[in-house]
Amino acid sequence: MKKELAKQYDPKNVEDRIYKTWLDGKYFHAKCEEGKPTYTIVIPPPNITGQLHMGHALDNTLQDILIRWKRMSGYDTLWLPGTDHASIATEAKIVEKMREEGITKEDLGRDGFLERAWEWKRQYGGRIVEQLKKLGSSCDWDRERFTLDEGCNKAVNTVFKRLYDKDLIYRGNRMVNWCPCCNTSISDAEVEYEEKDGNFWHLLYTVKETGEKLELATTRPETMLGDTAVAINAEDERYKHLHGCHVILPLLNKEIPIVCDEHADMTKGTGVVKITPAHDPNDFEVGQRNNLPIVRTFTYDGHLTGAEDKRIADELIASGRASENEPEVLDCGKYAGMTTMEVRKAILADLEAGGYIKEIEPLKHEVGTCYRCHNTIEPMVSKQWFVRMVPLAKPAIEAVEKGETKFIPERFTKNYLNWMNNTRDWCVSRQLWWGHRIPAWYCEDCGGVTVDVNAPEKCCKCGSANLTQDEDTLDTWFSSALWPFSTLGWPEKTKDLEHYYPTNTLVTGYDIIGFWVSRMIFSALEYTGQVPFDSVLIHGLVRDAQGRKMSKSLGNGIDPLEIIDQYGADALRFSLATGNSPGNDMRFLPEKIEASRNFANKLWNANRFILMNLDEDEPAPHIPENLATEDKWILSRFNSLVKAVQNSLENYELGIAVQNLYDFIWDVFCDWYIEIAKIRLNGDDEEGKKTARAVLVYVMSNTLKLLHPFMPFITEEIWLALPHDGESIMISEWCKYDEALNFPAEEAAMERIMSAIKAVRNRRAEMNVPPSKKAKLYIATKYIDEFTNGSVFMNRLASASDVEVGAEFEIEGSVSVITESAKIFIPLNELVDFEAERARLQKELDAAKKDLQFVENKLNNPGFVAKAPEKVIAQEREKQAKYLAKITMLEESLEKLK
RNA sequence: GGGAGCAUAGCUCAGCUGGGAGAGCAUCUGCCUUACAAGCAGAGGGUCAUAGGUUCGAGCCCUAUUGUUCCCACCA
Repeated sequence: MKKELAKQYDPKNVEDRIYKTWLDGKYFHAKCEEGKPTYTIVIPPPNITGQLHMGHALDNTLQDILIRWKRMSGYDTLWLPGTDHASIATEAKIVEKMREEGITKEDLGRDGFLERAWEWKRQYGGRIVEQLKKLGSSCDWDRERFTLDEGCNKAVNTVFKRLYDKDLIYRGNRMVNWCPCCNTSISDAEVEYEEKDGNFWHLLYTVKETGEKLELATTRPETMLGDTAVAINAEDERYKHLHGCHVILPLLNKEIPIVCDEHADMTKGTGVVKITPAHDPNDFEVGQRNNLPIVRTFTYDGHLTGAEDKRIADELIASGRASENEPEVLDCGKYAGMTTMEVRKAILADLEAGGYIKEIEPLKHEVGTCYRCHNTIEPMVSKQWFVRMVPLAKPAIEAVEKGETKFIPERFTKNYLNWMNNTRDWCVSRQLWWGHRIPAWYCEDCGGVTVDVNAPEKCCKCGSANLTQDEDTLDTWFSSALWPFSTLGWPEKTKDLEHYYPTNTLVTGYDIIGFWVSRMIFSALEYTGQVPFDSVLIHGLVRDAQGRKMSKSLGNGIDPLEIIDQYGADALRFSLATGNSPGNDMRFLPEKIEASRNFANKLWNANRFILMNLDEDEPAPHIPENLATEDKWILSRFNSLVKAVQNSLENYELGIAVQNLYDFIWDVFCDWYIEIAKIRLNGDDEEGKKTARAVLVYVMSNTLKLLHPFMPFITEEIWLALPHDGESIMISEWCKYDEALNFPAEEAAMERIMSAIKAVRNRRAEMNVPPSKKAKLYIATKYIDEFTNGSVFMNRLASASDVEVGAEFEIEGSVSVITESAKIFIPLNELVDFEAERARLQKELDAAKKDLQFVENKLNNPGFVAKAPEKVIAQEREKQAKYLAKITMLEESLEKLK
């Protein structure tokens, strides 16, 4: 079985080939097996517009680690993949492309546009899926879903109808965030506040009744044409005489009332605030309370309204079809058609000319912008569909408070509850075409609304067949909110739904707890009566080397695919998993990926070494008879590793698990066990060789299993190259802690010898003795058998030419090193500076005495002995004995040097 | 304005329920020792932000302070 393998691991020769064998073997496919515990993860569906970025890479690496671990642990696992239609993002992309061709949405019409959009999806929607495969993701691709597919659409319509029937969804004129650039409403959650420079314009309005000038301040003078009142606080002494009076709105010379409202804060500014119900969320509330007219002055694409806009609105109102709160529209005359920014300038100039501006005070303030295009959003009264949040949020809050769904780390629970407790009604309609069209139909005859899962034949009010479907689509998150159950077949009672729902772990970033996690939880509770998952593993953001967010505009993104191409998917995954703790951001550093690549290479070479030494007919991994001390030691260490990794994984401490693996493989197995095993492998004892080979294969093969979830490709490649049972490591059995592999005595014995070896190496290095210069070692110890037994290790690992072990030695003029269990003489007389040697020993003695002092301080402290746990006290006593032994030996050595 | 995180070696970060501080990279020294120079053997380097407190014992728990990052919030 001697194999010729390259000295360096090349992932390019391995990854794609291995991934194909997994697909061919159908190992990712969840089989709905009876009698097995299930473990389910639904993927956070990436946008079809997206390319794989580091955030995806991290998110999916974590999911794949969990899924692979559970799969090997005997669970019936399902990792359900899919993509999100991302309405605004996708539509914007397609419109952009059309603009290059000189086509508008209107040119194509709704159907034509959708045809294009689906074509685009067919062409590009699969890109990100292929990229996820590159990462090694073991998703059940047979179950891949899309948020806009037929099944999801059925779920969406069903939910919409149920909410409508329960009066949890309603349509009305409310204040929404309007993006004039994307030309659609967006939800509160989609508004991002950015600090911008602005001004406080202090304006003077004339009071009609008294002729006095009333001062008020505004940051948005361009909305003044829509003012329908100014508000003061009823308690405000300064203005009590103005109750019931009016002011003349400048420029329009229109009389508007002074109203008393709690919104006017006496402590702020002059205590007078202008009210624009159509274009400010607070003012809208004030308007509602005071029965003020709502006057819209902006068009939906961000221009000032004109005569035509007014005519259309007036007609609607005259027809009697207008619903509650239908805004009036103002013909803005000379300002009509200007953009909001243009009109600000024009109005300010006119106000200035009229002497209405008292003062301009610069200020920085938070301005709402669109999360997509970052243009300033305009608050606008508009007729939209809203989901009533309060009744839905309540059970979702309780479920999390009861611990039915746990956040990891726990602190994000607060983040979630904060969100849920403060949520306002959710605006779910979007003025877009790419998305789930709202399943509401309006009767042209009676104006009635019919909501149904499928297109109704007649109006539910008057029976007329003259129906038109709502033009709008639903917020993308409306369908994403159903993802954990819509993908399993809901509302049908499918086998998958019964078997895999509720799911177990959701893995996502803290940035979408409000957008997505909270909405899934309340949706799931409302429609399935169960929480959608029991745990939410929250991870942070992957930042660049300087700690900045990776973004397209900064151009500082690192492409995971390039990293995979250069270093391999395993190295990327390992880098992302290592040192990453739940909820915390991480930086992506080039050094780290190199370290990961080096680790893969280390593993490769360890395996290369083992393969070189194996027999043609080497048996499958097993624990042989006649174990040597070092075998028991490594098995015992491996056994502890199993326990540690298991424990870490169960607590979602993936970064700790992978660190444990790294340390064991590199520092324990490679640096010590392999080196020690070489002694028998190169020796003449056939039995010993066989045992060493078997232990090497056993430990390597099983360690690979533990590492497999983190580095799936290389572990598979190596595992298959070693003697093995079964067709793939990914469906092999996970390692279990085994009490029979616990060898504390052998571990202790090996630690004593290793510590002696380290001490000798250290001493030789200090004296600059090259490894080629061997020297005899005399070891004085009470562990004579152990050290006699281990003398071969000293030969090989401590450059010993010969080793003599005894209870006592008298070696004149030699270097000595002292550990807690042995005193070792190295007769390198010609190299020794005895003065320096004495100084060194003295220094060591001082250090040992200090150590002893520290321990004895504790042991002499009555409080410590009385209150500390026995285990801790025993540890301290053990240390005390060790230090005492070391001090005795050091003192003896010093004595002899004198 | 409310809430949360972070502050540990030169750099990037781990440190699980409190028991004498770790890794990778960087630096320095010596090694091509037949698995690996993407390697081996060693070394140096930390008042764990500051000040109090709880405890026999604090990087870890509590309080305050400073710096920093993020989330949420309608401040006209």
